[in-house]
Amino acid sequence: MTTGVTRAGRYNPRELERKWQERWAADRLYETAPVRAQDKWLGSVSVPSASPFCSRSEATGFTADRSQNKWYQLTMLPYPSGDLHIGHWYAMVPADARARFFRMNGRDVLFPMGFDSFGLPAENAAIQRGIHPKTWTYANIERMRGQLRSMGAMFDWSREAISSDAAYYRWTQWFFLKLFERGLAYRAKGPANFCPKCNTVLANEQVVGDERRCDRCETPVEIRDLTQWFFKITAYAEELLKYDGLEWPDRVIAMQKNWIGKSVGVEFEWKVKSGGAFRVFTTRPDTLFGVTFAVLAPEHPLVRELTTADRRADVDAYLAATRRVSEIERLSTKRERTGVFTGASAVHPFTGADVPIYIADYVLPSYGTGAIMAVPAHDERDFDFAKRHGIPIRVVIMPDGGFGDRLTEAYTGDGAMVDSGEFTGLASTEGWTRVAEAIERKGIGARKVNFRLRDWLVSRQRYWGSPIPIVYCDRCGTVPVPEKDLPVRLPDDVEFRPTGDSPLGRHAAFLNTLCPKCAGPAMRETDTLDTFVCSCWYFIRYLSPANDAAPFDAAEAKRWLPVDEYTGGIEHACMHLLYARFFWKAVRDMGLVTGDEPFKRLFNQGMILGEDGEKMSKSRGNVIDPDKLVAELGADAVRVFLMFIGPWELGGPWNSRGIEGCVRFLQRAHVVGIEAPRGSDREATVRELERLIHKTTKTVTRDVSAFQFNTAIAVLMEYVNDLMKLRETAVARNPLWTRAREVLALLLAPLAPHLADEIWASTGKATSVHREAWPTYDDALAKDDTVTLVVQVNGKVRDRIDVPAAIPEDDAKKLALASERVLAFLGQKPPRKVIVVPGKLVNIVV
RNA sequence: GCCGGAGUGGCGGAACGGUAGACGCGCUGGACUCAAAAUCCAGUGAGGCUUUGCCUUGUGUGGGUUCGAUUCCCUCCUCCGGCACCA
Repeated sequence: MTTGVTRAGRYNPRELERKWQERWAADRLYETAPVRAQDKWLGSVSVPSASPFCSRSEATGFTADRSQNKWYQLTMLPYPSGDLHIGHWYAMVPADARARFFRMNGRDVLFPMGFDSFGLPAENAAIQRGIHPKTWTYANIERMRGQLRSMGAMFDWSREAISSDAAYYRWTQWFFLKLFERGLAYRAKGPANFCPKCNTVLANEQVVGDERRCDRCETPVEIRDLTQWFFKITAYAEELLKYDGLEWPDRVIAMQKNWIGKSVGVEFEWKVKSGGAFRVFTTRPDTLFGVTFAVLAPEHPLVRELTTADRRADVDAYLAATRRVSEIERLSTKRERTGVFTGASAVHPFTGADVPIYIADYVLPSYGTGAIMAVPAHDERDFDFAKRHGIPIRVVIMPDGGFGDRLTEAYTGDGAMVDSGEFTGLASTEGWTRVAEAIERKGIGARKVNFRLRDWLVSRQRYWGSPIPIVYCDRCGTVPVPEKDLPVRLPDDVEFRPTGDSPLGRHAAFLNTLCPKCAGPAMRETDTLDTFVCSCWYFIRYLSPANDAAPFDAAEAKRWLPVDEYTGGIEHACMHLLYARFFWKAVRDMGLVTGDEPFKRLFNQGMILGEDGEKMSKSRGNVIDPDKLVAELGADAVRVFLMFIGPWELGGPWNSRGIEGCVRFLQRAHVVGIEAPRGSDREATVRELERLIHKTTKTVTRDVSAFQFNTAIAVLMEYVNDLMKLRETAVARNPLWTRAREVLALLLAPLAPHLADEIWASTGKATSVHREAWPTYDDALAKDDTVTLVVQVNGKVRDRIDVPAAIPEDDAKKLALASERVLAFLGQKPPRKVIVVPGKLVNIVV
């Protein structure tokens, strides 16, 4: 037996990995050539030598025209926080494995990397350390580039894009102007979410949880009335609900649908008896005859006018009380439903009945029309309110079985319409449409779709972001900066301490400018753009990051877009992914890109946790430092362990013991892949080795295709363990042994790329394994010659018999019935039924 | 409340409706060593027995479908995520 000392000595990942990374860089192995140079590049791709195990024609598309076979693999770009976290590794390494796998399977793969480098942390860190955000950011980028390289990933660095470069944000601004031209970027005043700690407004999507906290710093946000810039994402609300042809996880689609919150209903007018009218929105027009009161939000503009003199005191008191209730409290579903009568009544549009009008804070001014028709019998909230205020409850929908004695809670389901005038007797589902039509005929309203989604608030009162290319002129108003004057550069010499006012407003040279229209004195917009605007199009910029004539090269876009596979964290489901889809559709409507969606397939990896099962954080002291691990154990070991730990979508806790198992695996792979076999005459057959090669290839192919890296590695571990044993036999002197090593290198290539190239080279190859085709397999050769036939009696395993794999059903049955152990269980009872699963199992039923 | 997802050994996790627990960690015993580390070999769900072996039981709960269920269907429980006075 080889001793571990010599073995560990021979697998030296530090040296081995450095050697291969240097060679890959020198050979520019992973650069995807620009479209125009494509032909030349294709000529340099080597085609594997013919072998019975991997013939040219079998390699999927490898010899075909690669240009027709593009694959855009994208992983969400990092924010340059300063240190590459193990979480970055967890996100990027399997994405790299996929990119490599597709490349070996004949695809022309683009796998770029860049930095989402605008944003608050740069300012906050800079404030803490007294360094300029720019200096801090670019130093971090430099450092993280090095760390990313240590991963051994096939990133194409020639395509790198950095969102805080003027060469990049110039085009972010350009897109802003295009959106502005089309009315999709606009400025408006209204209640906005303001984070007092970040000193800026936030988009709705960046406010999380019941407590309405800032997504970044978890401070509860305030509502402030402010004038801000918005992108009109709601113009695409309907289209954003379509996911045709997308391979996206159900949960992301569900989350986005939830967020967009479409509801179909009817909006129509109610006349007030004393004069005037208000509109309500309802999703249940079928319950119209059950209306026994109406409710306006306390903020509703009609409240003052409606209130009768005798109710004024109560109403004023309620309005005052409402103002004291916080937003959070008001949105709580558990709160008591309070409200007061205004003294006014509306007229039921169908029955002419008097409908008293209340105000109550369970009606929100921001949704629908800020007023509702209340149907206590068929709405929980209205029911609760009616009970509390002694308002009559009128049942108009009757479920199949009817109710019990008394209505104890609102019935919100479907049923037959009762006491509903001309609609009585209809099924409520049909009545829905009939009532809606009747409302339309009366000319008092129409069917309407409401969305929960709000327009995207994109302006930020912070320094480190892209300036908004807008100028305010006393004479000309809001004027876009002409394209030729882009970029509007972010000045360096700014007092960027956040105060709630835009830091750029304190920079006179930036602020004061001339109106592009009338050349008169004017002022620049001093807010900057939300960084989510920058990340809306980075995957397009990657295609031609140096282009200074256009945001991207049309030929490159035609070739590479859309993204074939996008991987990243689930936290972006209703932010980045929603914004980017909107942005794409808007850019499509500008005629700049084709296709309706930017990302064909989406996969969300889980989160890597600390060893204690908690989220990694410096304060908990459970942070795993990848640099240290790479230095000690090698990048391949870290890569393999991260993929082995469990299903990628699940994430899970780190385990420092577990990685040692992966190191051992790589050491053994090094032994069987590189060291001379021992080849005693111990018994083994060449067929056994052949089967092993094909079976392993088959399983690894299947698993990597299905994102199941953990089982792919498990199978490779078995492969290596089996080879360790075969290495001691005469089979190791057979020519097939070399093929076994080649296949090991090929299957390992996407997972442990450094060791794979080392093994490949040791089999005498002059070129990189990463230019090779993925090995093929023969299903027939992958099959076992003999199988263990399981014999069950009444579904319980009673015997196992080794039989030839191709055993005929009858023979299997006979063998099973002849088994002594089975006979003992059968006793006197004759078999009632015998089920035979060919090559697997016989179940005898008595 | 609504919508997603998940519950399997001491741990991470495997299992086209067909041998539950692959692979790895840990643990136990052994080999090597003066010793240890490393490495290698063997064992390792639980309970039991007449212990070279065998039996029972076991995938959150309770039912169902089936010759056979971790897998399919229904009920409930727990956990995670999203949405929620959205009319």
